[in-house]
This record gives sequence, structure tokens and C-alpha cells, in this order.
Amino acid sequence: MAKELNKFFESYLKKDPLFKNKKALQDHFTPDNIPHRDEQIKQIAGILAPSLRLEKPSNIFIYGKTGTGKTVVSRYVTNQILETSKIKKIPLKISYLNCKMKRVADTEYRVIAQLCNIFGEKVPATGLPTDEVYKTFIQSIDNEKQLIILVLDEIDQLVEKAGDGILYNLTRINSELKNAQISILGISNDLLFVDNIDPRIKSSLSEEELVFPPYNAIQLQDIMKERVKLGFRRGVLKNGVIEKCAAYAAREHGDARRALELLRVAGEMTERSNQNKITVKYLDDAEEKVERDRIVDIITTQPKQSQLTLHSIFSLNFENKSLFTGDVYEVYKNNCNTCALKPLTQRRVSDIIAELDMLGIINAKVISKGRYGRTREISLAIPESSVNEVKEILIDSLNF
DNA sequence: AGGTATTCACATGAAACTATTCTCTGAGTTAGG
DNA sequence: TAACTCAGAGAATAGTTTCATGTGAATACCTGT
Repeated sequence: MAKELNKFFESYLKKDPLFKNKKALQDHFTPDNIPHRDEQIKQIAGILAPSLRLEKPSNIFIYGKTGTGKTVVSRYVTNQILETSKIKKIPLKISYLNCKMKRVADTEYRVIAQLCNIFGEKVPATGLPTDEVYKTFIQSIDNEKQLIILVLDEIDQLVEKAGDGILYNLTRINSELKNAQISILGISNDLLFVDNIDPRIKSSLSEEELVFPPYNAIQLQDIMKERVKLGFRRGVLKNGVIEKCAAYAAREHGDARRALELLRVAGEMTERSNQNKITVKYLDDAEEKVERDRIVDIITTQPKQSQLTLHSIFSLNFENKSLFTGDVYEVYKNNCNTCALKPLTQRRVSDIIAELDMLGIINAKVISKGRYGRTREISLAIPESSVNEVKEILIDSLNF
């Protein structure tokens, strides 16, 4: 066995790799050239430019669906500014926080604590009052004259979880600072997000707004060609692959991230099956695999109670008729006995069902059945082909 | 027939509770001088 | 007396429960023709 493996690894190394630099196709990569976003780059640069004279730039708000380049563009512009400021010795700092990161920056306390960490103050993960952490933060930045640009990515997630108090405090913080100044650059996936926050906060936070439109298929092709040059070795892509990939992604909502992920996964799959050309077939496989992985990942990381709820839905879905919250709850309660879990209230299960809907595992639409009440109509939202796999994962994880 | 009023079966919201993790503080304890 | 230990108070957070209120439209119930 060991010998075989050895051989396998050796022949693996001997093969010509398809990838030149896989990083170029991964999420965090910031390319030097961002096609079709010149306008936005110019605008942001224009708004942030005063920071190089140590004047506080306006706060900016960026909207756009996922994969429209918001993060990449703001990373790119801020990097450039930072470089210039280093050369000119301007005390300018830029901190980037992704508010979606679970247990890192998804509450008010944690955001401020993270900022403290960035500025070299150690703050415990819990135990302190929030205003204590604010004080620490203010002290740590206010001891010298400097400008701070705070990039808050996925800020809608933060507000949804923790309320808009943070934003209020952050905008107000400038008046407490004697030396330093803070500007905020907020990035949101949710176009309607602004409707849910206090109008006063809104006006001070989004002094400048810009919207990133989705890419169309042609633009996606340009982006992909750019990255393919960096990421793959020459000529490993069959004709039509980029076009098809762009078409896939454009069909969703112009999500460049997804397009690149598809391409990368297709590459990986091609490599694994010892081929040296990426064909359209692998692209199709990749799409399926990406989707399947997403589902499996979501399901395995759900807490037990959610898994059990989902399992109840699955076991009911056999008879092809519509399914309501009450039915699911009944089955769920019985299942609780068989696997020794304390049953939750229906109130909670109702929320869990709503969460599963948000995650895209099921469809749960609120309907009114007139005289017979109001409830959620539940159906599966995952392809027939992965139903069995998912079921097994659930049974396994719940020790049925 | 046409128009209201009821009614169901949950949805949705808010607040309060539970349990865990962690800090801070001050009282009591210990060991060395 | 300084250093150390340890219990208790207080915070943040996640995940719930409890209580209260909301809701869309199929039916039941009138009403006047």
C-alpha cells in the first residue's frame, strides 16, 4: 500500500500542473487590474483622497450584490492610498473588518475589541463592559494625530444582528477624539439595508453612496480572462469554457466570485481525473459539486436541533403533498424522544424553519389557508439527486 | 347574491430567562523577612 | 507585608422560553331582494 501511494505521489508530481497560481482564482485575491470598475475606483479614490492631506474624507457607503467587486475595489483603492501615505509619511491607517465573521466581528463589543487588537491593545473576548472597550479604543488611537479609515465589510449583517447602535457610536466617536479622526467605508450586500436604520445615522454615515451594478456576461468574460492568465498555465482551457462559465454566473446575478469559483473547481476536478484540458463537461460537474458542497457544509454545521427539524421535514416529504409547520412539529417531537433530545417549543421550531429557508435548504412560504389558519408551506429546495446523501448525513449525525 | 364578521393556526415581536465564558475586585491565606 | 488564591459580582453572548399581539382569507352568518 505504502509503495502504491508513493508511486501515486511521484506520478502526481511529474504531471504538468494545470494551475500556475491557484491563488489568483481564490477569494481573497486582490488583482492589480480590475476590469469594468474604473469608474468606481476613480470615485472612491476621489472621495478618500483628502485623507492624504490629513483631512477627514466623507463616509462612504457601497452597495451591490455579491460578487460585484465591492470588496476587491475597496481593498485595491485603500491599498494604493496606504502605499502613497507610507511614502509621504502620512499617519494614515486603514483597518478592514469583515462583520460577517462569526465570533470575530459580528457584535458591537467584538467589532470594537477587534479594532483595539488592530491598534495593539489587548482586549479580552468577554467580561468587560462595552463602554470600557470603547474607552480603550479611543485612548489607543487618540494619543497621536492620525487618520483612520475603517472599512466595514458586510455591514448589513452586523446591523441585522446587533442593531444600529454601533454605527451611531462610531459616527459620534469623532467628536470625542482630539487628535485622531475616523472615516467609515461601509460595504453592504443588501440594497434595502439602509431603509432599516435610523435616518440620522443614515445621513451621517452615507455622505457618499455608490452602487456597484452586476456584471453582464461579457464583462464577466473579461474578468475571467484576466484571472485565467494569472491562474492557469497557457492553453489548458478548451474553447467555450470561459463563455459558458460567464453565462452561468450572469444568469444568477452577475456574480464574479461564483464564476471564478466554478472555474477553479472545474480545474481541480480536471486535474484529479488526470486530464490536461478543462472542458465544458468539467464545468457542469463543477457546478454540481459546488452546489452539493455548499449544502453538505451547511447541513453538517447546523446545530443538532436544526438537523433534527430538517430530518423531520425530509421524512415527511415522502408523500408528495404540501407540508405545514404543525405537521413538522409533531414529527419533530416524536423524533426528539427517539434520539434523546429535549424538544423545543413550537415557537423556536418555527424560527428554525425560517432559518433553514434563509439558508436555501428548504422553501418555506407563509400562506393563509383561510378558515384553516396561517402557516408556512414547506418544500425542499435541494436537487433530487442530493436528497439521499443529505438524509444519510442527518441520520449519521443524529445517531438514529 | 352580496356583504360582514369570525375564526383558525400559526407568524411575528419583545422581553425575560438559562448557561457558559470571562474579567475584576476584594477578602482571606500563605510564606518569607 | 507582599504575593497569592479564590469566591462572588458583573458582562457578553447564544439559545431558548414565555407572553402578547398580528394576520389573510376560507367559512359562517346576516340581510335584503
